[in-house]
Amino acid sequence: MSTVAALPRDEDDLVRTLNEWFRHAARDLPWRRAGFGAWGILVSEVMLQQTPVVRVIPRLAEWLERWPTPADLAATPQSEAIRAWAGLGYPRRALRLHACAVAIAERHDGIVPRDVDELLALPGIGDYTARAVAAFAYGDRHPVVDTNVRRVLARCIDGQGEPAPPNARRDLAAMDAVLPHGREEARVFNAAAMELGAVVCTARSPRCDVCPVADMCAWRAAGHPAYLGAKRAVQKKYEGSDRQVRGTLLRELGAVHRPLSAEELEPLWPDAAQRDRALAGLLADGLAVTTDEGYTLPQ
DNA sequence: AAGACGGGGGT
DNA sequence: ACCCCAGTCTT
Repeated sequence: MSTVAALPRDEDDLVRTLNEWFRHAARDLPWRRAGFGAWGILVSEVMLQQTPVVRVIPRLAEWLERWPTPADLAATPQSEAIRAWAGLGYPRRALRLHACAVAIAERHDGIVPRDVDELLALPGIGDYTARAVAAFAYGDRHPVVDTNVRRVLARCIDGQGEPAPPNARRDLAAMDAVLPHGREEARVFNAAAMELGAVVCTARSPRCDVCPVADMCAWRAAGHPAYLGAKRAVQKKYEGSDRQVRGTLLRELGAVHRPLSAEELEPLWPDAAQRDRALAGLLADGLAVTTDEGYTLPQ
């Protein structure tokens, strides 16, 4: 025996510590409960695309009670999915989730696919969601990288206060490099890294005082240096934006349960040019359709 | 690579 | 006011 026993690598230490922390500190979220089901996981992940956890929880329960399987949603008019999405934001997701249900019902015998490439081929399922479903619903080992994970890796591993702009190939490789090889450990670590970013290693004011991996954090070790990279573009104001107009029109189209004429749309937004632009956008997205009676939600 | 796409809550 | 949120798709 010529070699000394290898000391635990930093990654192993990180995994062990974070997973142990997760096992007792994790929030009790619905989609983490045993037997939640792949369809429920998929719906939750789509809802969680840019909508905060606390707002998703009650709406997810409504959806799954109403549409317990992909076939149930697939058999429903698109208009009902759009109405049931109200308030969650980015309503195109409702349309894509409906299309996703149709695709699963027709092409996958009503079973949520397990293969990442098959998941990626579904409407509204991108790099994050495909791997989240494969990892959390089926327990397979895939790097799951969301905004929380990117921030945790940037700080803990790279010593940067903020992640670089998203790059799927690079981000997935970075997570894969620290992901343990065992399926169960990998599944837990994906969730644990996300959880750390969501409740401890937060974007605005990280709670390093309660962080379980503070003593192995490269950013902390470096003295919390300020982020030197390019700032993210400031997002446009929502008040008065085209987005607000779209939301206003769509909400009304869903509320009245009948087609609305162009004249009936006028009082909803005084600026005609902006109103027309928003309406055209809704039509282009398939969130609204034109009939002989006027504008309405798609069937 | 950059921009569009909701809407609410925290700071 | 500004930032952020378990992103995806299009150009």
